[in-house]
Amino acid sequence: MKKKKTTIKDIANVLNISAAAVSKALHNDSRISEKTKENVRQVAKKLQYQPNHLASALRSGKSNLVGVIVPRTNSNFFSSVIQNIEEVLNKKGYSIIITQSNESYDKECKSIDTLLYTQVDGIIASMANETIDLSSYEKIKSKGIPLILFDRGENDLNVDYIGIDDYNSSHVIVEHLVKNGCQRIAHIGGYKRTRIYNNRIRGYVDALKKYKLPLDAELLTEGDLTIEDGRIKMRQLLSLKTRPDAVYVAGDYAALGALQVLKEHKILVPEEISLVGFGNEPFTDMVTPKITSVNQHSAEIGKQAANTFLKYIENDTIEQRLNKIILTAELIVRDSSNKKTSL
Amino acid sequence: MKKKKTTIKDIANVLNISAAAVSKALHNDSRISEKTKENVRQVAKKLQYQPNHLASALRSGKSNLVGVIVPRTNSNFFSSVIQNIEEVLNKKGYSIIITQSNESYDKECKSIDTLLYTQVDGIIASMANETIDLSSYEKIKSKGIPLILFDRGENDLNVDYIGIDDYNSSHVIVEHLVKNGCQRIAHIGGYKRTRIYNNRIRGYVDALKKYKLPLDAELLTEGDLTIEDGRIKMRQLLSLKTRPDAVYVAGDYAALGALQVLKEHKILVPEEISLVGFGNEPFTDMVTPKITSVNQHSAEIGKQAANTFLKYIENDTIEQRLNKIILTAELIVRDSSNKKTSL
DNA sequence: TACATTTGTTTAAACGTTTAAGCAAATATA
DNA sequence: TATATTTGCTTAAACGTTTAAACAAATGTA
Repeated sequence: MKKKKTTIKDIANVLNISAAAVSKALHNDSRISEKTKENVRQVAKKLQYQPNHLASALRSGKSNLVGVIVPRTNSNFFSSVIQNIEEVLNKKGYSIIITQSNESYDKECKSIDTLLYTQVDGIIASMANETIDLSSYEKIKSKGIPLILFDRGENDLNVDYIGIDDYNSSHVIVEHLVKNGCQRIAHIGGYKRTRIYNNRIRGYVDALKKYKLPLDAELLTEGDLTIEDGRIKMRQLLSLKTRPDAVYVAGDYAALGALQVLKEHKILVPEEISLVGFGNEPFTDMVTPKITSVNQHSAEIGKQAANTFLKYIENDTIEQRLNKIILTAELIVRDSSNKKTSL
Repeated sequence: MKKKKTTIKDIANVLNISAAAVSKALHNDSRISEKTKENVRQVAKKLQYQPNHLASALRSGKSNLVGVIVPRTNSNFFSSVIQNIEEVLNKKGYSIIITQSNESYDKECKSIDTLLYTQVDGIIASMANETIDLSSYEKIKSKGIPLILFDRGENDLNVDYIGIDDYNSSHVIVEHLVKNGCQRIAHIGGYKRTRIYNNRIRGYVDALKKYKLPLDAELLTEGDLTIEDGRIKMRQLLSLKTRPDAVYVAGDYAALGALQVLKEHKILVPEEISLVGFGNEPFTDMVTPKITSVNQHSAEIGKQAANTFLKYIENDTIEQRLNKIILTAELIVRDSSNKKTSL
């Protein structure tokens, strides 16, 4: 037995006024008398009236919903970004719909379809690792709703992007390792096709050149940066005839896997091999030794992304162009790379 | 310049048929000829037609959207539950909307309002720590849409619940500690007002009685189980005149905080003090020593929650009653409590 | 007093679908 | 051949809002 939901008409009937008057009263229209407004509010409360979003969004062409697409939510980075997006948007009357791509291109396409289908007013997204074909994202643009990318972006889409300076971060990391006496620095990288990982790789390569360090092909790997990937790549590095004395891993999870392998092999970190991760996930501060990592300013990224969306809504502009907001990342030096203070 | 979105009418105009025919063709109605269907599909693709969810949901009274409310997404437990809910529901044509309460009662109420406003077909939720007043949840019930609770539930709502046997889990933990020779077992618990934490506390107390162990008020504490809470409570325990020889923490994050303090005090784990957490968060397996914990079967909980929702939809039943699915939790013994194999 | 403006409301159309009911043409059944 | 059934579509109403337009009554202005 379905319970009947209260509509604007029910309120109108009780008060013997038109549905339009009720609608206006609820929206505090200046042409409705204070008395009627008060009556409407009272009856609405008594009947437990809940506006029907479907109807109002359909009529007004605005859903007040913003879609957020992330590769996954169970990383501190993404969940912090989401939390900040939500905080900013809620204040302006928007709610967010979170979807996870699970790093899968197919799932991402489905998420986009679901969001468009739900008639969101905008989409804020970080792309899946797998994603190369951008047609799905082009579809968003072709619908004329604002698209804002963060962290994992793509220049070719010509939309707003908020992220950190990956290229430069690699420089900072390499510089830090060099200052700590490292000479043979390996890089466990992400897939080059993902822009941010490509930038970290380029930064690594160029920084090595700058410090006149050996650029050895066997010291540079690509992968999906899961814990398991980190373990595999670390084992590979350990099996080299000349081992590296430092490993810069492009993601914290993989860095953790690498650390596990190092510990299993009873290799002292940082004395024998220094380790640096990326992302500043909370666990980098929990393990022994604590892992040096890069703070990606998740909160700031979330806020900027939300504000960028709002900018489009407020200005009613729809023309989007490549517009990058690049934040400087911050190296958090911890035990795993700090030879002076460790032990 | 807003781009015009393609509607069913645009397709109808191109083919010189009625909008109704197009709608039926798209739904593969048996009364529409194969030829027309094919035409419709082609034109739809050419015009990049995307159905308008608002309109169809409004008309049909079904949004095919399910709301999921969790305290936070950045824990492995919740994100795994979500992932499994999504997997099951997607197959049946439902999408999910994830909202976080951030453990705040206010935020939870707002989330519920947003979801009801969005006209979701059902809500799957785990309650915030703060939540005592259930009126917000009663509102969901009063709208006649299925409500399914998991992990953090509440009997008084008389709805379906999926969770683990917290009371019994405490027994299993205490038993394990006793077998490892512990005599003075402390419990860093969650707030008693939250049912699951209350059950863990009751289980702890009853298990102590069963094994004729001292039930000392100073060994039992309540808190929000954050890392910081774990640190504070552990320091308190260490300052007692007779320290415990084992600490059972009702959450992994607090267990981690406790471990940090133990290490800072150079106390050997498990030799001097054994430690057990709850939740089997991935980091329990990453830190040194690895923390013994309880696997909460997140995947199974997610699947069961989704299937419970589907049951209501398929049977078109709306009458809900208290119906608990209780899974047996699994103790994962690791170094932090295993005196025999550690070192 | 006559006209203009403001106030408070109603009417009706619209948003993009779905769907019950209707109907003509084609096909089957007797 | 007459009637029943099936096929393939159309018409029109409905879902719950919002909003432009209209309008009567009240108030202001000359």
